[in-house]
Amino acid sequence: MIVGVLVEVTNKNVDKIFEYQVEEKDQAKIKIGVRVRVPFATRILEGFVIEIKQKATSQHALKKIIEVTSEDVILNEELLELGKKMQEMTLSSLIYCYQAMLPKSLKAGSKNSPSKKYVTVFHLIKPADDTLTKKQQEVLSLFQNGPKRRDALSDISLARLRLLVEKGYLEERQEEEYREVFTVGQKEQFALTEEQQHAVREIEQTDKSVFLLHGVTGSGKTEVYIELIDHALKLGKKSIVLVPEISLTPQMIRRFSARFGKKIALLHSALSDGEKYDEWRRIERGEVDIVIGARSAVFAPLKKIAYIIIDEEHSDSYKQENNPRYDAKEIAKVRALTHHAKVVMGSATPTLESYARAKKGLYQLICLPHRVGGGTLPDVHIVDMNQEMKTARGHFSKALLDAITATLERKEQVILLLNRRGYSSFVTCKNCGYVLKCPFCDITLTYHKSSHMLRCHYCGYGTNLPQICPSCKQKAMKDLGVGTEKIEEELQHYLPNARVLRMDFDTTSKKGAHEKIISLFEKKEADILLGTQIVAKGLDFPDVTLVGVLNADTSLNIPDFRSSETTFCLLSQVAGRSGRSKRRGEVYLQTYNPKHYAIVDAKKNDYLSFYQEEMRNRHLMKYPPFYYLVSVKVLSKDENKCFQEANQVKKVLEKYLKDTILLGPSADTVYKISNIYRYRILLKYKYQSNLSEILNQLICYYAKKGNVKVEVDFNPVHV
DNA sequence: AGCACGCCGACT
DNA sequence: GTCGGCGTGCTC
Repeated sequence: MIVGVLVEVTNKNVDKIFEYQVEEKDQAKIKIGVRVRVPFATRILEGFVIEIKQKATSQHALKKIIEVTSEDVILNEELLELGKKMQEMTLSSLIYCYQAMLPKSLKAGSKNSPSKKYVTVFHLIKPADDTLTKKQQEVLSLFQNGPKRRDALSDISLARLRLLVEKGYLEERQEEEYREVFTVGQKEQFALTEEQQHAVREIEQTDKSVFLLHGVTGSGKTEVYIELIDHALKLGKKSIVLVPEISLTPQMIRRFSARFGKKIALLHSALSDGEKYDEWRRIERGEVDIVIGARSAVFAPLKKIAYIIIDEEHSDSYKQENNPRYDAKEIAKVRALTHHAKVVMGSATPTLESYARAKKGLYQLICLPHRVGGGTLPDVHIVDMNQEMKTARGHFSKALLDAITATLERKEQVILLLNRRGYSSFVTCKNCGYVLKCPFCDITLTYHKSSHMLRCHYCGYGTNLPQICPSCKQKAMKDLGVGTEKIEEELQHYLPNARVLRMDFDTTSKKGAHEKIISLFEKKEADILLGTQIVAKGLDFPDVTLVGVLNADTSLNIPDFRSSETTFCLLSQVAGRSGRSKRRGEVYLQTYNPKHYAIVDAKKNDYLSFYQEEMRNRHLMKYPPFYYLVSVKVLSKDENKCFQEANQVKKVLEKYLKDTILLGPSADTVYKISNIYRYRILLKYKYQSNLSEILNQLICYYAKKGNVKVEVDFNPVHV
């Protein structure tokens, strides 16, 4: 017997199948997907068996595998096949792709794969009847809701249970014990609205593979997901629900578990390695109907999938930012195809890419335009900070401060958002808010402290920091930097009686801290929740009637072509936090750009208007969804070499890619990371048949050399 | 990725 | 004369 093995060495030049002989004693254990230990050159390594055959294809003298390390099949055939597709999609090494699919403790290298614990469980296999005693019937009635563990039946003697086993009513089994990762929520009754029912029917009856569910905040997308999943379950089919890491909140888990009970597996970063392993095993053994998790849950080893739900599809968390740089949405589509499943992407503010595809008919567009329970959308006020300069107190306009005071007097709650994205790397005029942009790229210039230069990191254009603002001619150019601490101080000063909770990276980095802050606010032990992006996501507080955004436009200045989209999304989302119950909500957006379409359209809650305006810009500047992007990075410890090779790479690309626009090489956003210099070349194309092949060759070429590395990212989320 | 092999400068 | 620098090439 010969096996094809993929060894766990993550270099492009070893990223192929090596053949080994299997001795008689090991042959019974060999299955596709098992892990083996093999001699490799002068070393001993672990690897996956991905082929079994009788004849070797290689001319080499074959070595023998040393042993089978785990007899459990780790990756099934579907996932092995998916890994190959993923390799083509990302140009990463196959072994990285497979590793990305597995929980950490199943990857090679982590030798201490978690020990399995076994527990005694009794199953009902024949219903009680009158031949039994009262007591025996009573015991069997305990099994109405499914099997029971021995330790949950401690007041019944083992002898009594064993007797029922002997009589054929119960079965005693030893089962793997899993760690408990959540508790089941209270059953809640809900009836779908006409609109939701219609959405469910359309998804079920339309013969398309991808659906875009465009629903305003509070329109009840989750109920639609739950209904779809429930219907599929009745036909014996399972589902995956992907959510951004940040919205895997106890609130949302409660809703799913209330409907589906224990047949749910959860995969998220707060679980320990052991817990992740347990969840993965439960899924793999078919003990789970629904998997809820962040990005990597898209690989959950379920069989017979009906739906892959991607909630908040606009979230950038679905794209992995390190090797393998896969996009969970694309992986979902591939899996959906093999399972004849449907992908349902939901968002109040879909990505332009998805919405454009829906308009083209590639995806089926489904709309939920109304809030459930007739909840009205909040009144949104734009506060022009240019006008407010004189009367503002610290970072608060008079209008916002007054609104906060009034809300607190009514004993209602306030959420304040400090939009920190892209902070202090850009320069703005303190007088008029003017921001310097690249004349060639329509991208905010990035300020480099060390050289006092402003640079475009798309094309490399550079200019000195002007002393005088080109717009208002005042000497007020300044780089910005404000933290939540500062805002908290100001609040204490202007509203000394307000109880403020601060939620940002500092206060939530400890495990459970995030939940603690939320529950304090939920219990109304604070009046104001102040935080960064994190306060905008999916939280539902009925007593919040005022949301204030202190600086709505800072995210407009991120040097990224998606900055308007990011801003629109963020503002739409925070606005949706206000007035979730009967009381009408209010939103204040403080900005220096009161006329910007991302802000105006967020105020009007007008996605379509934003979409059209932004599509015009994307078209003009040749960005997605009109062009595809690829970022090619060249990394080296040697600054000169890095620059030279980056130019060399560009020459090669220019030579072989005829219909592709090449920008750069320019210094990467972060020019040096741990002493490794980075240049980037950006590719824009509509169609390029030989692109993957050329890029793959470049990666392989540099992988051999060692001192220079090339990294490729298809459809990067942050440019 | 590792690890060996191989061909040139300053040391007991 | 040798010890060791890291460029190049290979791993079934």
